[in-house]
Formats: sequence, structure tokens, C-alpha cells
Amino acid sequence: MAPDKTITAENAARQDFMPALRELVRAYQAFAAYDAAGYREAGLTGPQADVIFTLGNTAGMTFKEIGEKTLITKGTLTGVIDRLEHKALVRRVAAEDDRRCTRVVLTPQGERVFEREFPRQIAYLKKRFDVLTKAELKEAEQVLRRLREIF
Amino acid sequence: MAPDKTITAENAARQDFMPALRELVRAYQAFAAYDAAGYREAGLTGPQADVIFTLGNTAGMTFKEIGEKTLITKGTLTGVIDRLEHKALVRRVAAEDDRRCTRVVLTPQGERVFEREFPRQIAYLKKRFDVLTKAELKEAEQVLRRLREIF
DNA sequence: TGACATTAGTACTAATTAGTACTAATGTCA
DNA sequence: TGACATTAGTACTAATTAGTACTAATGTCA
Repeated sequence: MAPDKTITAENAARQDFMPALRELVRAYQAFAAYDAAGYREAGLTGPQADVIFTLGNTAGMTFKEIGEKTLITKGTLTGVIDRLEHKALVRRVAAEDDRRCTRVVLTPQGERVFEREFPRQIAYLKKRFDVLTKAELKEAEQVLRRLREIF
Repeated sequence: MAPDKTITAENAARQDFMPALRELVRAYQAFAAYDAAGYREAGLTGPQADVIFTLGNTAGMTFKEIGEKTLITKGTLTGVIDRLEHKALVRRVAAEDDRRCTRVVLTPQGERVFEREFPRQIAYLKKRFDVLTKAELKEAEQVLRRLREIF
């Protein structure tokens, strides 16, 4: 006879996959907290840093493109770009070819922030990842890709 | 001679650890999106589900304890508990021993939501995790614990 | 006892988030 | 051409978030 596999409020937390799930959440939260501490010192919020780092070394992007890269929905992006524009780090430029689109471009001041803060943030993250071997990094990449693919 | 390892805006994105980092973020985001679709159908927001699921099968917890379990800061928690109280799913009860503390307890209605939604959400997640073998789950758990520990 | 530090929760702010409704512009196709 | 669908961005809402300032209660220690 197969054992009863009905999930109840009592046995739910003891499913086989729960330890892996818990560690996924914890690992991400640990990373996110460390990451946030880095760009907060630079005076940027998470989404603001994300947009600046995405626009760096490009000729600008439309709202749609920025949203696809950063996973910020367009409604949210309006406010984020508003605040970056207010800080004079980006400009809205009308797209020449499609008048529905707005291109967002780093200002010279925004480029300076990118040139300074992006390498600083990467170096800051590298301090922690440096304790991992190349084999560990490769294994993590593969395991995480497998996890992503199940959704 | 050692090669120049200075991180610049140009080479930052090509650091060894970037693929693993990218996959960590993507795997978590894929999980979070799937998870959110589950409890949204139950009429709960993420933090609300988190609190209900944390309080289930307990005699209630203080704000401090709930915050530690869910990683919701106390300022945020006030509003989350307000809304759950407004939905009549939890009650604030004065703690007997320490008058600084408030205990938060599921109402009978809140318990019914827990009994119904917690197993449903776990079963919903299990559908995706079921494609992984026990060995894959174990490897994921170990790799993710290692990642968490570097922060 | 009384000064001082600590702890718990609330009030408030600015920013973010997902989502809906909307307008303007563009594309499709009979 | 003209109806209709699609696309891009904005306006708005409710909820969440981290953070600061605050009050009430408690603990510590001379």
C-alpha cells in the first residue's frame, strides 16, 4: 500500500522539497541585504541603481527595454525615472522613429555615477564571492539554472 | 607578472562570479513569481500569507517574534497586522507578562484560512519541485547553504 | 530610589510595487 | 480609408518597504 501523501496543515512543512526551498530564499535574502548595503552608500535605491547600471555604456533605452532588463513594471518605472530625472542622472528623449516611445539616456552626470558606482559595487560583491572556487561557482550556476527551469 | 585585475566599468560585468550571481537572482525571481501567483488567488498578499502561515499552529507571537520569522521590520509589520485585523483574520492581545508586548493571534476565521491555504500553497509549490530528484534537492540545499554562508 | 539604557510597538515619510484605467500613436487588414 | 487591435507611457490606488522619531514599559546598577 502506498502511504497517504495528502498534504495537510500538519505535514505540509515536512515535504521533501522544503529544505531546498528554504535555502533558496535565505541565500537570496542574504545576498540582497549585502547588495543593498552597497548601493545605499552610493545614495541610490535598488531600482535606481538597477536602471543606472542597465543604461551604462548604451545609447539609452525605451521604457519597455528597461522594464524587460530590470523586471520593473512600466507603471513603477515612471516613478523611478521621474526621481532619477529629478536628480539629473537621466533624461527623457523623444524617440525619432516611433512617437509612442520615450528613450531614457544617462546625462553626463549619470554617466559619471555609473563609471564610479558600477565597478565599486561589483568589486564590493567580489569580496564575498572570491571565497568560492571556480568549481563551486560552476556548480552553483548549474544548480540554480536547474531550479529556475522548473518554474 | 600577474594580470591587471582592476575592475572597471568595462570589465565589471565579466567577472567570474557574475553567471552564478545572475542565476541566483533569476532562480529566486522565478520562484517568487510562481509563489505569489498562488497566494494571490487566495486573496492574500505576500506578507499577509507569510504572517498567517507563521502564526498557524501556534498560540500566537509577539511583533518581535513575527518580525524575526518573516523578516518584516516592525514598522512595516504594524500596517500588515492592521490590515489582517481589519479582515478579522488576527487579533491583538495584550501580553500578560510584559506590558510592552502585544501578542498577535489567529482568529477562528484566520485559523480556517490557514488550514485551507497553507496546505494548498505547499501542494501548489510541490507540483513544480516534484520534477527534482532527492539527489538534486540535496545538492541544491547544500550549494545554497554555501552561498548563504559567504555573506 | 533614580538616572540611564533597552525593548516593544506606533506614527510618519519617501520610495517601491503590481495592477487598472487612460490617452496618444502606430499597425493591420478588409 | 477606416474600424479595430496593439503598443508605449502616464495617472492613480492600495499595499509594502526601510528608516526615523516617538511613547510607554521594563531592566540595570550605583
